[in-house]
Amino acid sequence: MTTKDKLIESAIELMSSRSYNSVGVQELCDHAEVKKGSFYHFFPSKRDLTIQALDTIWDKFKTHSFIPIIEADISPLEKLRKFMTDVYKYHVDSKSCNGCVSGCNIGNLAVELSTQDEQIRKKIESIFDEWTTYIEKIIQESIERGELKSSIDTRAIAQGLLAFIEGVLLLGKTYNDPEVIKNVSENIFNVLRVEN
Amino acid sequence: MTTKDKLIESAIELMSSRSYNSVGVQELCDHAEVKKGSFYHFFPSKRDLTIQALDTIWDKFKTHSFIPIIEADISPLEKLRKFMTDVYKYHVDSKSCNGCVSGCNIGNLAVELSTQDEQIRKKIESIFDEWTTYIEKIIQESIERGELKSSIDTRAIAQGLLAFIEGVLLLGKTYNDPEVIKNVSENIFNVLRVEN
DNA sequence: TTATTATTGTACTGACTGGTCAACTAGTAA
DNA sequence: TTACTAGTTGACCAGTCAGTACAATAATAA
Repeated sequence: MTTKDKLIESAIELMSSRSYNSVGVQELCDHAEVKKGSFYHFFPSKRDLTIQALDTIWDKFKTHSFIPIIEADISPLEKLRKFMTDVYKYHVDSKSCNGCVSGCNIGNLAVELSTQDEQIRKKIESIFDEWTTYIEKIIQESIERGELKSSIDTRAIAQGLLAFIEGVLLLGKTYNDPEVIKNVSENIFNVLRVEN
Repeated sequence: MTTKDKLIESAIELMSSRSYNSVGVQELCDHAEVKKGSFYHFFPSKRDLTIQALDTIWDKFKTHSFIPIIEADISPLEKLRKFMTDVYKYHVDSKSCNGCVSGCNIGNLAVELSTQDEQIRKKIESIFDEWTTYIEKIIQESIERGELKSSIDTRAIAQGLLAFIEGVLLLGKTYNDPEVIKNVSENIFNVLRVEN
C-alpha cells in the first residue's frame, strides 16, 4: 500500500470512529506510520485528505455494498431490507471490534462540517445525490411491480429513505447499540404502504 | 440575564450553528461578554456547560414546540405534519438569519460526541428516550382512531419517526436548504400506511 | 556517470486549546 | 467594624493545533 493510501485509510479509520476535529494531522501520520513531511507532500491540507477519504469511502461502499444489492435478483422491498441488515451486521462487527457504533462515516462528516467547510459540504452533497439516485431506482422498480402508486415523487421518497437510513444510524450511534438499527429498520416496514 | 444564562445561551447559539469542537471557551466567553475566569466559576468544564446547554435546548423545545402540538386538537397525522412544518419554518428563518441550515442541535452533538464523551452521549440518549415517548403517544392515539393496526411495536415506530426527523434535518443541513426538509417531509406521508 | 525529481525526516512556527489561580470587588449579615 | 460569600477579573499555565522550511535520501532518467 502506498504512503498516500495509508494516509487515506488512516483518515477513514480514525475519523469514522471519532470525528474530524478530534483527529489531528500528527495522529493521522503516526497511525499510518508516515512522517508529517510526507503528509504535506501528498496533501495540501487536512481538508484535502478528508475530501479524498470521502471519495474512497463512497466508492468502496458503492461497489462492495450498494450496487450488488441493487443488481441482486430480489424484490425492491427485499433490497431495502437486505441493505439495512447489512448495515446492522457491519455495526455489530465494528462494535465488537472497537467498542462503539460509529454510524455513517459520510453523515458524521456532513453534520460536523457542513456549516464549516463549503468544499466538504459540496462533496457530501454530491455523494448524497448519487446515493439518492440509486435508491430512486429501487423505488421505480417497486412502482413498475405495482407495489407503489405511480403518482408519487420518486426523488423525494428516495431522499426520505436516505434520511431514514441516516437517522437510524444517528440513533444507533447515540444509543451505542446496533440493535437499535435492526429493531427500528425491521419495524418501520410495517407502516410502509408497500404491498408484497 | 445572569452571567450563567448568558454563557448557556452563547453555547447554544454558537455550537448549534457550528460544532462543539470548533467553538472554544474563549470565543464562548467573548460572545457572552464574560471573562474566562467567570466561565470556570460557573462551570467546571466546557463539557459541563454543554450538558447544561443540552438540558436547556430540550426543555425549551419541549415546552414551546412539542407539547403544544401534542395537546392540540388535531389528528395524530396532522400533529406530525405540523411538527415538520414548524421545523421547516424554523430553518427558513434561521437560514435567512445566519446563512446556514443548522439541523438538529441535539442530533448534531450526538453525532460529534457520542463516541467521544460518554456523559454527553448518555444525556442525549435520555433526551431521545423522552422524545420517543412523546412520539409514541401520537402513534397510540392513531391506533385508537383505527388508523394504524394495533399489532405494531409503537416504541420502534416512534424511534423510526425520530430517526426520520433527525435524518431529514441531516439532509437539510448537508444541502444547506430548508426546502429539502419541507419536500421530503411532505412526500414521505404518501408512502405511510395511515388512513385519514 | 550525472542531473532531476520524488519522497522522507526532523525541527520548527505562531496561534490557539482547555483550564488554573490569586487577587480583587461588591454585597450582606453579625 | 468585621467577616464572610458570591461573583469577577486578567494574567498565566502546559499542551496541541495545522501547517512550514528545508536538508537528507531514494529512485529514476540522460
